[in-house]
Amino acid sequence: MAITIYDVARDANVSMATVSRVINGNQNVKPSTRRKVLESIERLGYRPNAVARGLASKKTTTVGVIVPDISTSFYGELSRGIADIATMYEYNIILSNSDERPERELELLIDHFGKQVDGLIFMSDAVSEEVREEMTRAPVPIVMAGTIDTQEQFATVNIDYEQAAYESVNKLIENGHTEIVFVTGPLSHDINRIHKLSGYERALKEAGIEMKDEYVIEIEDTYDTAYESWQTIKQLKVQPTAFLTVNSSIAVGILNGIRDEGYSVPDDYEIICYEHSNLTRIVRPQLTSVVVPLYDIGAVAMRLLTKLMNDEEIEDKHINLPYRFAERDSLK
Amino acid sequence: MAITIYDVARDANVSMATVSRVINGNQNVKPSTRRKVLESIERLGYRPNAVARGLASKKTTTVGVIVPDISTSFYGELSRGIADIATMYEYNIILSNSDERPERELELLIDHFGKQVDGLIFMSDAVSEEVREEMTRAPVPIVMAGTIDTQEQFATVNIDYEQAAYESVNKLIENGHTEIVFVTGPLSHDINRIHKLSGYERALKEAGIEMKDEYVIEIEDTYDTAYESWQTIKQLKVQPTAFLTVNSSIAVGILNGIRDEGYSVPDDYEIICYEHSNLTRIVRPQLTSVVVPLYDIGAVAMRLLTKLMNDEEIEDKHINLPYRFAERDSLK
DNA sequence: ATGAAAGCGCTAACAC
DNA sequence: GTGTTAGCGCTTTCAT
Repeated sequence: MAITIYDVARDANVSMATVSRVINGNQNVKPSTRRKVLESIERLGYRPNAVARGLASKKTTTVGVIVPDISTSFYGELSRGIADIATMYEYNIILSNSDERPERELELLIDHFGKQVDGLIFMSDAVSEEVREEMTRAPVPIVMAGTIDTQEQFATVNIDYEQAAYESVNKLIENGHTEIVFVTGPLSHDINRIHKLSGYERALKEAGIEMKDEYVIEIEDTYDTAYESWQTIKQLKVQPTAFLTVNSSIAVGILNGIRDEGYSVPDDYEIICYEHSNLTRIVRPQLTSVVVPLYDIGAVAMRLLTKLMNDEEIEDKHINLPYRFAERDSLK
Repeated sequence: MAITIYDVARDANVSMATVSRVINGNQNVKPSTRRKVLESIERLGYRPNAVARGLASKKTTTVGVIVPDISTSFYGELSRGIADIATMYEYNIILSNSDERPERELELLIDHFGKQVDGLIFMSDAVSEEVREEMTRAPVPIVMAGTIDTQEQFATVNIDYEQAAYESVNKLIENGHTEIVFVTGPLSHDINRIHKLSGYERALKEAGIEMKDEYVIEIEDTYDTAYESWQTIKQLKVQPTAFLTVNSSIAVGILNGIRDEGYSVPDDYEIICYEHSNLTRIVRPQLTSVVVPLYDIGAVAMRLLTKLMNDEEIEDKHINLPYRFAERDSLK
């Protein structure tokens, strides 16, 4: 059996309340007593039991993190930002992968609440009604990171994806393009449909360029699918001359498709994409992109959560972080 | 205040012991009683408090995971394997990043033990003495995943990195090379020094090729450092003709260095590397590599941990998984 | 098959 | 400044 606070109390000849005070840095302890207690703790090798503490205090200093897939660079980077700020505020993280499955997300929410997390960071490409409902009943604050809340009901941290798409397409238009393809992951993902696609459309409309349905290429969100999609794209009756893609993996898939058949980027085709990893700098030519500050989004989300957990005043629950363009070689 | 087991007991007109039995699937409950209890649980929306349960039962169904950096593809993939098996056995995961700093690792171990994890998966590139000591005193089982335990003291899951290096270099030798450079991350990392470097040396020795100190290039473990390192390498007095690198990021750094100056792979230089991500398939030419089954290493490590936590018999604490070569275009 | 009661190890009034 | 005591919400003997 492990050493308990009671053992320490007996050893130091004080009550467990005093030991508790020492452990928790309560100032109402005579220095000499404190020293005595600390000594006993040291000698006995006492380690507070966080579970007992959690039960008694109703705070676990643990936050839940629900993420589609931790092994992707997008969510890996986001999670690292979350974790670092969590550490800074002395929270532990319970991390679970949802694989973007609503039933699984629901299970996980319930599971995490059962574990008595003090707060939760939620990430998902599409928030289902059941999930939203469960989150509405949440006993603790929730922040969404890199995740769209169409109802603007929960606290969120993102960038203005719509504006970024708009500006990206404008760069293409300025370079003389009118045949611009938008290559996207599933349009069931709010971020793709509501934000990125909208920005693409707005730019075209404003420039008086006709929107072609066949220029919106919806594929699975992987490098390989993007690579294959080039085979479809090159058979379009009106050949495109430029691309906007929703992430770097897709961009590289298209890029490789183009280059493996002897065409050139940016001479034959220009490409711009959202950047979620250093892949954009690793390929040749390097890709011009919208740098999405994933780490920061995670960090700010976690910071926001700490405020919520402490009932601090929040200016705005919906935070949009700045983004920047990295001008590289896939645009002339 | 949330609904407790006591509220359910009262509502269903049974004792809390019976409710507890129902929750825990204990068979000693009359079906009609069970139904009654289940109904109350449903109606009241009761959710068991895992913290209270943990305190009473001394099991938290939570395992700790200490990882250098979750945002890398190496540890991201490993962690995903761990997480999936954890889910399968109904464990939650407390995930913490150590940044490979021994003091931080030590803190985290203590922290996780304080949270009463039922077991722990530890990942690190170099296990310090203090960390080893703390782990020796651990109150719960520990498994190391993708991590070298020089003392073979703890349970580990890996591949035979030494043999993989040996075979890789042999491929290079078979292709006629004698000037083979080994580009590695910090040699303070046991995996690099004790395993990969040794395999490299063994192959050269066996082939009667002289080992040159300047052919062991030790750099930081990043793409950018590798890219820069090419500038050093090309000034070697005896130019190498082939490379073995300890991971794909480094390989791609070298590859880009070579190609950006107009040389060709595999015509001028051949490259082989350990593969930790799909980067090897994304670059051109695609890289021949040793495919390290990261996901499986994580999964097997977690499975092993479940056995250890259940006091099941283990055949062998030190598991080496098979690996394979992906023959691609960076070798002739 | 069910209930009563004693903890699990700690925090947090409250009293002195 | 320190001690006493009553929980926190469960599990787990031990009775019945």
